Amino acid sequence: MKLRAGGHSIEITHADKVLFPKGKITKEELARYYAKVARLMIPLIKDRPISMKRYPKGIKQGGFFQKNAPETLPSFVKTTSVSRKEKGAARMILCNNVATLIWLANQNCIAPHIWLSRIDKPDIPDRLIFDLDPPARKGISAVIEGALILRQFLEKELKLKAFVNTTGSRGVHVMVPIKREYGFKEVRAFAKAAAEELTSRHPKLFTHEVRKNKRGGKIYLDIMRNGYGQTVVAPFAVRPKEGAPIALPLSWSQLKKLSSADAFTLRSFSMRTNPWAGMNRAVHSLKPALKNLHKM
DNA sequence: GCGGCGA
DNA sequence: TCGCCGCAACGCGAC
DNA sequence: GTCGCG
Ligand SMILES: [Mn+2]
Ligand SMILES: [Mn+2]
Repeated sequence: MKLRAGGHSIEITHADKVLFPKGKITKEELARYYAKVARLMIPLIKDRPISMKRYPKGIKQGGFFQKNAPETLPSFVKTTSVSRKEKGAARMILCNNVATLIWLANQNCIAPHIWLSRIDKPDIPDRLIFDLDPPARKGISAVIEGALILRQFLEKELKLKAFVNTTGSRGVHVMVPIKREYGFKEVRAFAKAAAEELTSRHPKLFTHEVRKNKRGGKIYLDIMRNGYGQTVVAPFAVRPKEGAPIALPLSWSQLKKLSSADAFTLRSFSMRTNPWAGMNRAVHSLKPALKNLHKM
């Protein structure tokens, strides 16, 4: 079958192939979901290199990350050349239009992952992420509490603006749009200092220990995604888990009412206003934040 | 999903 | 002509 | 240098 979108017709092969056994969610349903969310999703992922997390045989069989763009692509799929530093260059896909998003679904790309920088300044991130990873047996309420504390800290004390999304797994992501004036190393150092300050204030809630067996049942404040060439799951992406949970942007008041981190799915999603719509205009400089953080 | 490669 | 295979990579800190 | 981590 074919899907028509953005002035293109995209072939969906094996449309009835079941990618998510529970609930028999097919490739066609995945493609239609992405067609539906494209208007909200594209502005948030435009001009960022993507890695594809693909599952040609469904989520029960393993999947793989694909970073390099295939040699031959439809003309509507845009690509960019990125430096791999010492190891030359690589061509990567940009998901800049709805047709590309649907084409990715046909490639069995369940979850696009994006860079935290844009192609015109790949070394300079315009987003900073805090990844809140709770231990296996910790309720959602602690994660919500942690995210709200982090938000309060970022916005009230560091004068930044914070956005939150579910991950479709157990934790949440807190995303901070930043002015493009520092490289990844400096931004990560800032994130680390912030994570350490929060851990010292709330030692029973947070940890920044990389080692799992040293986390003591606390929420891991993971800042290591803030690096060159690192990726994070795209907002609105579907996760390769039974039920097809999605990484859904929420308002802070929606977060307070969240019942579980995988509460929203490809099927339960309904069109609404985008809580992240203002992200691209909510950019703040890290400069005053750095100054304030240093005084603590 | 698809190209490459060894049989 | 087939079946099989690969399809990312980075940085930090602990050892 | 290698391993755990995501
Ligand atoms: Mn996480
Ligand atoms: Mn993490």
